[in-house]
Amino acid sequence: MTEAAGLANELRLAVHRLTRRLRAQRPVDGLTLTQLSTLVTIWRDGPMTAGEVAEREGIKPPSATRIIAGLVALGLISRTVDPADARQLSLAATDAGEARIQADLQARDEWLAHELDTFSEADRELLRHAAVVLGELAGR
Amino acid sequence: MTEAAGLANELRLAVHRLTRRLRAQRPVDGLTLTQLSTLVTIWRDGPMTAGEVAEREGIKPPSATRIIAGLVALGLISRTVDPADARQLSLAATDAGEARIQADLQARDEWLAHELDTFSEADRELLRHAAVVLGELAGR
DNA sequence: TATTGTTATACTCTATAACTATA
DNA sequence: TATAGTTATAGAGTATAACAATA
Repeated sequence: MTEAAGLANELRLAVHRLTRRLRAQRPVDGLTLTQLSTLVTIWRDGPMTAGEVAEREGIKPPSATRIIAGLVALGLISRTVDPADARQLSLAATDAGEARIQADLQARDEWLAHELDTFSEADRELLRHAAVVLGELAGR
Repeated sequence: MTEAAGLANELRLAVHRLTRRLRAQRPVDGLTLTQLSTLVTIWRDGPMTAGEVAEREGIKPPSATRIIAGLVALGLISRTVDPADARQLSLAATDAGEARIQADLQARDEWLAHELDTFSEADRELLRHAAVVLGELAGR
C-alpha cells in the first residue's frame, strides 16, 4: 500500500463516521443535514439556478429538485422562473430561510462547537485548514 | 458566531460533501462504503461482537445487524455464537473478506489517492493529522 | 430482570432512466 | 436538436419500537 493509499483509507473511514455523527445531530423539528447544507449554499452564494445547486453540492439534478421542493414547501427559499429563459429557475433564501439557518446551526453547534473547544488551539487551527482542503477535495 | 461555531459549520459542510463523493466512488460490483467500513473494522480489530461493531462504527444495533447479515451472506465475515454466552456473537473476517478489502480499497483509491497525490506534501501531512483528529471527534 | 441481538417499519438520501417544456 | 428541470422508480443507510433468547 502506498503512502497516499494508506492516508486515503484512514481519511475515508474517519470522514464517513464523522458524517454519520453529524447527520444524527439533527435538532427536533430541525432541517436534515442535506437540507441545511443546500440552504446555506443558496443563502451564501445565491441566487442561483437548480443546476448550479446540483453542481455546488455535488449531487445530480433529480436530487437537487427534491431538496429544493422541500425547502420551497417550508418557505425557506423562493423559486422563480428566469424571465430571460423559462427553462431556468432562480432560487434565493427567504428571510425565514436565513433565520432558520441561524437557529439550526446554533442547535447543531451545541455539540460540535463544544467538542471542538475541548481540542487544543493547534488542533483547531489544523481543522480550520483541513476544512478548506477537504472542501476542495469534495469539489474535484 | 463564535470562532468554534464558524469552524464547526465549515467542517460540517466539507465533511458532508466529501462523504457524498466518497460514497459515490463505489466500484462496479463493489461493497458499499458502509459495508467496507464495517468489514475493515472487523478485520482490523476483530473478532468482536455485534455490539462492539455498533459501538465502533457509531451506529445502532439494528443497523449493525443488517450490515453484518449482508457481509455474512457474501462470505466476507464469519458469524459464530459465543460458547460462553449464547446471546453474543463472534464476528471475524474470512480470507475472502480480507481479499475483498484489498480489492475494494485499491479500486476506491484509484480516485482518492490520485487526488491526494496532487496536493502538496504539507497538505498531505495536514490531512494525515486531520484524519486522526476527525476520527477521534467521530468517536465522541 | 437485565442484556444481546433481531424483526418490523418508516424516513432520508441519492442515483439512473424516461419525460416535459423551452430554446 | 439541445438544454433545464421534473417524475418515476429503486437501492442504500439509518433509526425507533417491539420482540425473542439467554443470562
